[in-house]
Amino acid sequence: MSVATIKYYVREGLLPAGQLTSPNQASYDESHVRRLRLIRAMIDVGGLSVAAVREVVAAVDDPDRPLHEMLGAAADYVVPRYEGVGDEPGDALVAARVTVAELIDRRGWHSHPGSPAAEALAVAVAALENVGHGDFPEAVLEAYADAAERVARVDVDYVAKNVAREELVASVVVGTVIGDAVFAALRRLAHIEASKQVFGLDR
Amino acid sequence: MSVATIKYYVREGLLPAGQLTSPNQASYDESHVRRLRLIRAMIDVGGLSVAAVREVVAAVDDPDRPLHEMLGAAADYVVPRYEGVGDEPGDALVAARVTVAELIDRRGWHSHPGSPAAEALAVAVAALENVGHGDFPEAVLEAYADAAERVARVDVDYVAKNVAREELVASVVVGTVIGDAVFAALRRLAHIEASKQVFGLDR
DNA sequence: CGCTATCTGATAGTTCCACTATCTATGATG
DNA sequence: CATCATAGATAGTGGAACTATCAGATAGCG
Repeated sequence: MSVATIKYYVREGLLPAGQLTSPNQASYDESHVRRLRLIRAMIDVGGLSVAAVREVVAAVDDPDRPLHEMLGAAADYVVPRYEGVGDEPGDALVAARVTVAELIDRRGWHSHPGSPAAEALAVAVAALENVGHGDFPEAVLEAYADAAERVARVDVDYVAKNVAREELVASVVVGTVIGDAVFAALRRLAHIEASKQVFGLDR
Repeated sequence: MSVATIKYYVREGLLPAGQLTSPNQASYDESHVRRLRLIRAMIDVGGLSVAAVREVVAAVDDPDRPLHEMLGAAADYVVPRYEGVGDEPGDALVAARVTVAELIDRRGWHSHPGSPAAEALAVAVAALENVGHGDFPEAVLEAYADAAERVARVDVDYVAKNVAREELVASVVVGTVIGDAVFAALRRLAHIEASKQVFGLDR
């Protein structure tokens, strides 16, 4: 990383400035390096924008944020918008919201629909519908939810091992953002395997 | 979507041009609208770049691509690069590749390490290591892999229902790209639930 | 038939983002 | 003490994804 880039991150509020020891000399310590690694992981692996990382580190640095907000902070900024194509102004999205609300209810989850995560799910489901896969939810959503619950449980257990709050918060962020990347890659590997079993070698 | 944007997609090779009926008139049919929905879903929900979408539709349109390459095409272009921070030129990455190779071996998966998916996983694991979560793999990787296998199985079963090759290929792409978004959102919802159970309401 | 609104294809511009380069003042270092 | 490096500030660069403008042509209306 170039010095110029680091200064850019300082300007953007991702990284605290070094301790000034003289007008042209500042000292940086291990915490700066750690933060820098976190930033790079978020940007490179998690695919977050600089603006998103700023929100996340603001949450990490604020000792008053409740944990559930932390859990949100990382993920809420990866989520994109989706508009649909053509004249259906959002019929699919409206329907998808209902599907999601039903799922949340059926699972006994306590997040109220309308939360960023629920909305993100609705957006993705609506996109599937618009693309001709309206049967996706009934076909696989439950299995997905099962797997997600499983993954979430080990995530939270893993995270809970870090007692110090600062550690906890950082691992939550890392787990949320990079965990997505880990799972996506694993899913790909498993796809290859499963398709080999179902379809054989060719086709 | 503006006309200008659609023309831009045509220029970029994401969308076939309309059938020219006169020098200043072209006709577009349902297939163009379908393709357009697919493009928007990839870009907005899947987070793919225009260049990545071009690769994907090239694969979709080529009847000679084997299915396993299709499975790759969509996912391989979502994957980012990761360099690490500072002087460790890639120790973590080297170690992560070994971890991943062992996992693949242990699972009896047939994808050779070095495949894009395996490399993506290694990159993500290396990022975790660099950020101070080197214990993540042993703590949760197996559970992740279990969940990924489960998800992949229902994915492939779902996809296999589409007999026509064109349909099959499109659903593979959709399932890969948008499925990631669906699962990520579900994981977030499940996180909220699990953390409520483990940590209680506050902290 | 004439006129104007609309469409096509081509080209050039715009906006945003993530950096990167340059500049000045100042202090570190051999 | 001469040179080199660094802080901070500001301006510039390059790429990505559009977006606006223009010329040529014609569809459709009166």
